[in-house]
Amino acid sequence: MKSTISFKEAKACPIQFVLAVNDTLNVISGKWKLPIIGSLLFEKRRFTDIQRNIPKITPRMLSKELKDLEINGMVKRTVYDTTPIMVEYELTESGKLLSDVLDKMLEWGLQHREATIAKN
Amino acid sequence: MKSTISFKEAKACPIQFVLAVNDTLNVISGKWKLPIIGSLLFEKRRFTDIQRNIPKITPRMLSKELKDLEINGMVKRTVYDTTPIMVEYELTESGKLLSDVLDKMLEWGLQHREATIAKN
DNA sequence: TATATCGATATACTTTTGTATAGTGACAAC
DNA sequence: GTTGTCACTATACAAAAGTATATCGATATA
Repeated sequence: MKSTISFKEAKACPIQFVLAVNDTLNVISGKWKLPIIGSLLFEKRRFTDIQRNIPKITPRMLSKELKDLEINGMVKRTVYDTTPIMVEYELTESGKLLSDVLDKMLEWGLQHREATIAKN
Repeated sequence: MKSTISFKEAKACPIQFVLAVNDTLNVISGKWKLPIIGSLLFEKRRFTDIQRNIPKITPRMLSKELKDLEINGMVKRTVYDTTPIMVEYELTESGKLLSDVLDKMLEWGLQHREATIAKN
Protein backbone atom coordinates (compact mmCIF):
# COMPACT_ATOMS: atom_id res chain seq x y z
CA MET A 1 0.00 0.00 0.00
CA LYS A 2 1.26 3.45 -0.98
CA SER A 3 0.41 6.61 0.90
CA THR A 4 1.79 9.07 -1.64
CA ILE A 5 1.32 9.76 -5.31
CA SER A 6 4.04 10.48 -7.84
CA PHE A 7 4.02 13.31 -10.35
CA LYS A 8 3.72 10.78 -13.13
CA GLU A 9 0.73 9.05 -11.56
CA ALA A 10 -1.06 12.32 -10.86
CA LYS A 11 -0.49 13.56 -14.41
CA ALA A 12 -1.89 10.35 -15.84
CA CYS A 13 -5.15 10.57 -13.89
CA PRO A 14 -7.22 13.70 -14.53
CA ILE A 15 -9.01 13.36 -11.21
CA GLN A 16 -5.80 13.01 -9.18
CA PHE A 17 -4.30 15.81 -11.23
CA VAL A 18 -7.07 18.26 -10.45
CA LEU A 19 -7.12 17.25 -6.78
CA ALA A 20 -3.38 17.72 -6.31
CA VAL A 21 -3.25 21.02 -8.19
CA ASN A 22 -6.20 22.14 -6.12
CA ASP A 23 -4.23 21.50 -2.93
CA THR A 24 -1.73 24.08 -4.07
CA LEU A 25 -4.42 26.45 -5.22
CA ASN A 26 -6.13 26.35 -1.82
CA VAL A 27 -2.94 27.39 -0.07
CA ILE A 28 -2.69 30.62 -2.09
CA SER A 29 -6.36 31.42 -2.68
CA GLY A 30 -8.06 34.41 -1.16
CA LYS A 31 -7.58 38.12 -1.28
CA TRP A 32 -4.63 38.42 1.11
CA LYS A 33 -2.56 35.22 0.87
CA LEU A 34 -0.33 36.39 -1.99
CA PRO A 35 0.40 39.81 -0.49
CA ILE A 36 1.33 38.12 2.80
CA ILE A 37 3.51 35.49 1.16
CA GLY A 38 5.11 38.19 -0.97
CA SER A 39 5.82 40.21 2.12
CA LEU A 40 7.61 37.23 3.71
CA LEU A 41 9.46 36.00 0.61
CA PHE A 42 12.72 37.80 1.32
CA GLU A 43 12.67 38.38 5.07
CA LYS A 44 10.97 37.36 8.27
CA ARG A 45 8.58 39.95 9.59
CA ARG A 46 6.51 40.84 12.63
CA PHE A 47 2.74 41.22 12.74
CA THR A 48 2.64 45.01 12.73
CA ASP A 49 5.41 45.05 10.18
CA ILE A 50 3.34 43.00 7.73
CA GLN A 51 0.36 45.18 8.48
CA ARG A 52 2.31 48.29 7.53
CA ASN A 53 3.52 46.49 4.40
CA ILE A 54 -0.04 45.70 3.28
CA PRO A 55 -1.82 48.97 4.05
CA LYS A 56 -5.44 47.94 3.56
CA ILE A 57 -5.49 44.67 5.46
CA THR A 58 -7.34 44.63 8.77
CA PRO A 59 -5.76 42.94 11.79
CA ARG A 60 -8.63 40.46 11.78
CA MET A 61 -7.80 39.28 8.28
CA LEU A 62 -4.05 39.32 8.83
CA SER A 63 -4.45 37.23 11.96
CA LYS A 64 -6.80 34.78 10.25
CA GLU A 65 -4.69 34.38 7.12
CA LEU A 66 -1.46 33.93 9.08
CA LYS A 67 -3.17 31.20 11.09
CA ASP A 68 -4.31 29.49 7.87
CA LEU A 69 -0.83 29.70 6.41
CA GLU A 70 0.66 28.31 9.62
CA ILE A 71 -1.80 25.41 9.70
CA ASN A 72 -0.97 24.68 6.06
CA GLY A 73 2.74 24.49 6.84
CA MET A 74 3.60 27.60 4.87
CA VAL A 75 4.58 29.87 7.71
CA LYS A 76 6.42 29.43 11.00
CA ARG A 77 5.43 31.58 13.96
CA THR A 78 7.91 32.37 16.73
CA VAL A 79 7.04 34.25 19.91
CA TYR A 80 9.76 36.15 21.79
CA ASP A 81 9.01 37.03 25.39
CA THR A 82 10.16 40.63 25.23
CA THR A 83 8.34 43.79 26.18
CA PRO A 84 6.40 44.62 24.21
CA ILE A 85 5.91 41.08 22.99
CA MET A 86 7.51 40.20 19.66
CA VAL A 87 6.12 37.64 17.22
CA GLU A 88 8.03 36.73 14.10
CA TYR A 89 6.56 35.15 10.98
CA GLU A 90 8.68 33.46 8.36
CA LEU A 91 8.14 31.10 5.43
CA THR A 92 8.93 27.42 5.95
CA GLU A 93 11.22 25.62 3.51
CA SER A 94 8.15 24.50 1.62
CA GLY A 95 6.83 28.05 1.70
CA LYS A 96 10.03 29.35 0.16
CA LEU A 97 9.82 26.73 -2.58
CA LEU A 98 6.48 28.20 -3.56
CA SER A 99 8.39 30.99 -5.27
CA ASP A 100 9.06 28.56 -8.13
CA VAL A 101 5.32 28.26 -8.62
CA LEU A 102 4.80 32.00 -8.33
CA ASP A 103 7.51 32.62 -10.92
CA LYS A 104 5.71 30.34 -13.36
CA MET A 105 2.45 32.11 -12.62
CA LEU A 106 4.13 35.45 -13.20
CA GLU A 107 5.58 34.25 -16.49
CA TRP A 108 2.25 32.92 -17.71
CA GLY A 109 0.37 35.98 -16.47
CA LEU A 110 2.63 38.32 -18.44
CA GLN A 111 2.51 36.23 -21.64
CA HIS A 112 -1.25 35.90 -21.29
CA ARG A 113 -1.63 39.65 -20.97
CA GLU A 114 0.43 40.10 -24.14
CA ALA A 115 -1.55 37.42 -25.95
CA THR A 116 -4.94 38.87 -25.08
CA ILE A 117 -3.92 42.48 -25.77
CA ALA A 118 -2.66 41.36 -29.17
CA LYS A 119 -6.11 40.08 -30.11
CA ASN A 120 -7.82 43.48 -29.62
CA MET B 1 6.13 55.02 -22.52
CA LYS B 2 5.84 51.26 -22.09
CA SER B 3 2.58 49.40 -21.89
CA THR B 4 3.97 46.04 -20.80
CA ILE B 5 6.16 44.76 -18.00
CA SER B 6 8.97 42.26 -18.29
CA PHE B 7 9.49 39.27 -16.03
CA LYS B 8 12.63 40.92 -14.67
CA GLU B 9 10.87 44.16 -13.88
CA ALA B 10 7.95 42.42 -12.19
CA LYS B 11 10.27 40.25 -10.09
CA ALA B 12 12.19 43.30 -8.94
CA CYS B 13 9.10 45.13 -7.69
CA PRO B 14 7.12 43.31 -5.00
CA ILE B 15 3.95 45.23 -5.83
CA GLN B 16 4.12 44.48 -9.56
CA PHE B 17 5.04 40.91 -8.73
CA VAL B 18 2.00 40.34 -6.55
CA LEU B 19 -0.29 42.09 -9.05
CA ALA B 20 0.90 40.02 -12.01
CA VAL B 21 0.80 36.72 -10.14
CA ASN B 22 -2.66 37.67 -8.96
CA ASP B 23 -3.80 38.03 -12.57
CA THR B 24 -2.99 34.38 -13.08
CA LEU B 25 -4.52 33.37 -9.80
CA ASN B 26 -7.81 35.08 -10.65
CA VAL B 27 -8.11 33.12 -13.87
CA ILE B 28 -8.02 29.78 -12.04
CA SER B 29 -9.70 30.69 -8.74
CA GLY B 30 -13.07 29.33 -7.72
CA LYS B 31 -14.51 25.93 -7.13
CA TRP B 32 -15.02 24.85 -10.75
CA LYS B 33 -12.34 26.54 -12.88
CA LEU B 34 -9.74 23.81 -12.48
CA PRO B 35 -12.12 20.93 -13.18
CA ILE B 36 -13.33 22.71 -16.31
CA ILE B 37 -9.83 23.53 -17.53
CA GLY B 38 -8.77 19.97 -16.74
CA SER B 39 -11.69 18.68 -18.75
CA LEU B 40 -10.60 20.74 -21.76
CA LEU B 41 -6.85 20.15 -21.51
CA PHE B 42 -6.69 17.27 -23.97
CA GLU B 43 -9.77 17.72 -26.13
CA LYS B 44 -12.48 20.17 -27.11
CA ARG B 45 -15.81 19.41 -25.55
CA ARG B 46 -19.46 20.36 -25.69
CA PHE B 47 -21.52 21.82 -22.86
CA THR B 48 -23.34 18.66 -21.88
CA ASP B 49 -20.15 16.71 -22.36
CA ILE B 50 -18.33 18.83 -19.76
CA GLN B 51 -21.35 18.56 -17.49
CA ARG B 52 -21.17 14.78 -17.62
CA ASN B 53 -17.43 14.97 -17.00
CA ILE B 54 -17.89 17.03 -13.83
CA PRO B 55 -20.87 15.28 -12.24
CA LYS B 56 -21.72 17.73 -9.45
CA ILE B 57 -21.64 21.00 -11.37
CA THR B 58 -24.95 22.72 -12.08
CA PRO B 59 -25.63 24.13 -15.56
CA ARG B 60 -25.81 27.57 -14.00
CA MET B 61 -22.26 27.35 -12.67
CA LEU B 62 -20.90 25.69 -15.79
CA SER B 63 -22.42 28.41 -17.96
CA LYS B 64 -21.11 31.17 -15.71
CA GLU B 65 -17.60 29.76 -15.40
CA LEU B 66 -17.31 29.10 -19.13
CA LYS B 67 -18.31 32.73 -19.77
CA ASP B 68 -15.66 33.91 -17.29
CA LEU B 69 -13.03 31.75 -18.95
CA GLU B 70 -14.06 33.02 -22.37
CA ILE B 71 -13.90 36.65 -21.26
CA ASN B 72 -10.46 35.99 -19.79
CA GLY B 73 -9.21 34.60 -23.08
CA MET B 74 -8.79 31.07 -21.76
CA VAL B 75 -11.53 29.37 -23.74
CA LYS B 76 -12.87 29.68 -27.26
CA ARG B 77 -16.56 29.04 -27.87
CA THR B 78 -17.81 27.90 -31.26
CA VAL B 79 -21.46 27.48 -32.19
CA TYR B 80 -22.46 25.06 -34.96
CA ASP B 81 -25.88 25.57 -36.48
CA THR B 82 -26.91 21.95 -36.44
CA THR B 83 -29.99 20.36 -34.95
CA PRO B 84 -29.86 20.07 -32.10
CA ILE B 85 -27.50 23.00 -31.75
CA MET B 86 -23.87 22.16 -31.01
CA VAL B 87 -21.53 24.38 -29.01
CA GLU B 88 -17.87 23.50 -28.70
CA TYR B 89 -15.52 24.77 -26.03
CA GLU B 90 -11.76 24.55 -26.36
CA LEU B 91 -8.73 26.10 -24.68
CA THR B 92 -7.00 28.96 -26.46
CA GLU B 93 -3.24 28.81 -27.07
CA SER B 94 -2.77 30.75 -23.88
CA GLY B 95 -5.12 28.39 -22.09
CA LYS B 96 -3.09 25.40 -23.22
CA LEU B 97 0.09 27.06 -21.97
CA LEU B 98 -1.45 27.15 -18.52
CA SER B 99 -0.61 23.48 -18.21
CA ASP B 100 2.99 24.53 -17.51
CA VAL B 101 1.75 26.44 -14.50
CA LEU B 102 -0.49 23.58 -13.40
CA ASP B 103 2.43 21.14 -13.65
CA LYS B 104 4.49 23.35 -11.35
CA MET B 105 1.56 23.56 -8.96
CA LEU B 106 1.20 19.80 -9.03
CA GLU B 107 4.90 19.33 -8.37
CA TRP B 108 4.89 21.75 -5.44
CA GLY B 109 1.64 20.34 -4.07
CA LEU B 110 3.07 16.82 -3.98
CA GLN B 111 6.37 17.88 -2.40
CA HIS B 112 4.50 20.03 0.12
CA ARG B 113 2.33 17.10 1.11
CA GLU B 114 5.47 14.98 1.63
CA ALA B 115 7.14 17.76 3.59
CA THR B 116 4.22 18.34 5.93
CA ILE B 117 3.51 14.64 6.48
CA ALA B 118 7.19 14.17 7.37
CA LYS B 119 6.86 16.65 10.22
CA ASN B 120 4.12 14.69 12.04
C1' DT C 1 -2.49 59.68 35.27
C1' DA C 2 -2.93 59.63 30.37
C1' DT C 3 -1.26 57.81 26.17
C1' DA C 4 1.14 54.57 23.19
C1' DT C 5 2.98 49.89 21.49
C1' DC C 6 2.52 45.02 20.46
C1' DG C 7 -0.31 41.29 18.82
C1' DA C 8 -4.07 40.30 18.53
C1' DT C 9 -9.79 39.16 19.53
C1' DA C 10 -15.08 40.29 19.45
C1' DT C 11 -19.20 41.56 17.30
C1' DA C 12 -21.93 42.87 13.66
C1' DC C 13 -22.35 43.49 9.12
C1' DT C 14 -21.91 43.40 3.67
C1' DT C 15 -20.41 41.23 -0.44
C1' DT C 16 -19.20 37.44 -3.13
C1' DT C 17 -19.63 32.86 -4.29
C1' DG C 18 -22.04 28.78 -4.89
C1' DT C 19 -26.56 25.75 -4.61
C1' DA C 20 -31.27 24.13 -5.61
C1' DT C 21 -34.85 23.76 -8.57
C1' DA C 22 -37.59 24.80 -12.30
C1' DG C 23 -38.20 26.25 -16.90
C1' DT C 24 -37.14 27.96 -21.92
C1' DG C 25 -37.14 27.36 -27.31
C1' DA C 26 -35.95 24.91 -31.26
C1' DC C 27 -36.23 20.79 -33.17
C1' DA C 28 -36.48 15.39 -33.86
C1' DA C 29 -37.98 10.76 -32.94
C1' DC C 30 -41.53 7.62 -31.56
C1' DG D 1 -48.92 14.57 -29.17
C1' DT D 2 -45.76 13.23 -25.78
C1' DT D 3 -41.17 12.65 -24.86
C1' DG D 4 -36.30 13.63 -25.39
C1' DT D 5 -31.95 16.30 -26.66
C1' DC D 6 -29.20 20.41 -26.62
C1' DA D 7 -27.58 24.59 -24.43
C1' DC D 8 -28.69 27.15 -21.62
C1' DT D 9 -31.54 31.09 -18.26
C1' DA D 10 -34.45 32.61 -14.03
C1' DT D 11 -35.42 32.97 -9.38
C1' DA D 12 -34.61 32.29 -4.78
C1' DC D 13 -31.74 30.99 -1.34
C1' DA D 14 -27.55 29.45 1.68
C1' DA D 15 -22.82 29.57 2.76
C1' DA D 16 -18.29 31.49 2.58
C1' DA D 17 -15.29 35.31 2.45
C1' DG D 18 -14.21 39.81 3.60
C1' DT D 19 -15.04 44.62 6.09
C1' DA D 20 -15.74 48.00 9.80
C1' DT D 21 -15.13 49.26 14.21
C1' DA D 22 -14.20 48.71 18.87
C1' DT D 23 -11.67 46.54 22.41
C1' DC D 24 -8.23 43.53 25.19
C1' DG D 25 -4.05 42.86 28.56
C1' DA D 26 0.53 43.60 29.45
C1' DT D 27 3.93 46.98 29.66
C1' DA D 28 6.46 51.34 28.72
C1' DT D 29 6.85 56.27 28.23
C1' DA D 30 5.59 61.28 28.95
